[in-house]
Amino acid sequence: MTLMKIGEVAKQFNVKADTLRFYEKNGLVGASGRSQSGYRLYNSDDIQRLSFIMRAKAVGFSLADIQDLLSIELDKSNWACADVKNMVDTKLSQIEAKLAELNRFRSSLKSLSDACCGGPDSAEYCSILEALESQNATE
Amino acid sequence: MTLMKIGEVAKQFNVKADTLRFYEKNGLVGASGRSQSGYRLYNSDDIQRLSFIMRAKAVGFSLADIQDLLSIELDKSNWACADVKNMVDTKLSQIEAKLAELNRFRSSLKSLSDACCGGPDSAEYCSILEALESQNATE
DNA sequence: GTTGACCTTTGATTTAAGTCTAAGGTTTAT
DNA sequence: ATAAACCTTAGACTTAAATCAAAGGTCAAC
Repeated sequence: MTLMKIGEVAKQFNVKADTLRFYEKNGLVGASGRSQSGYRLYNSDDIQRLSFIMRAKAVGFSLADIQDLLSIELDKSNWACADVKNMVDTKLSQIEAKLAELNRFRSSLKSLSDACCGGPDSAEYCSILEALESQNATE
Repeated sequence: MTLMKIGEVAKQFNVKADTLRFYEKNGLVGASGRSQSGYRLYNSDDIQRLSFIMRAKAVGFSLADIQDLLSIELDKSNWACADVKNMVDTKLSQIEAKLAELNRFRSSLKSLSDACCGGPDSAEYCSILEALESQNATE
């Protein structure tokens, strides 16, 4: 089991050590151990948990949402399976909606990029709003 | 051309009138007209612009990002097509990344939901992190 | 054995994105 | 012609999510 100090973890996830302490204070993830001198020591479970948090955050969940999801883990015996399924399905449908919107947006930008010559001419014909307009028309 | 007052627009987009004034103050979108008594009047171009903003926001862009995108529109002639294409492609790749992450996340949650009985058993096997662990293994 | 890069805590500050309050003018319905 | 439901501005407040600052302890290197 490799133990990491806060600075190493911070570097690995590209965040500030402050942010990790903030997450700990807010019950998202902490170091499960300390050195004799009081330094936080993160083990691989902690890292996995943090990794989940970063992924969820990247996908647009708030820290509160993430806490909900993680509470399933911390609190297994207090959750009936049906509750878990329900909550996960709720988050899942949020994701599906987001996915759909993201795809729509992607194709808008894509058509804009395609319409855009990419040359040195002025961007007279590179209108974002026009690109969206044509998209709305086929909706 | 139908002109709308701020309250109608707010209702249509499910935001507060305050939010629209805030967007105006920050140069994202304003009403292009005013009534004699000084009420904001939004025309269909304004609405289209606002619609773009809401979609971009839903997809996770910050207001600053959105301003970048819209600045192309306001300032067309000062942009070279190549610049526009560059910036749009940058945003596009951000979206692609998000899309990929979202898909990964979706399938994690989906496998969790599927594994989850939905019955009265305790959530012993409904741990997000366990589900992700098994997913990571096959990654 | 001291310098510099770490780590600790507590508490204040920042930033983004709203949201609300106060003090008033306008429009609509009765 | 007046109450209710709008609208205006300027400016204060809130919330989430960090980020920073101060004052100090620890550790590796030279």
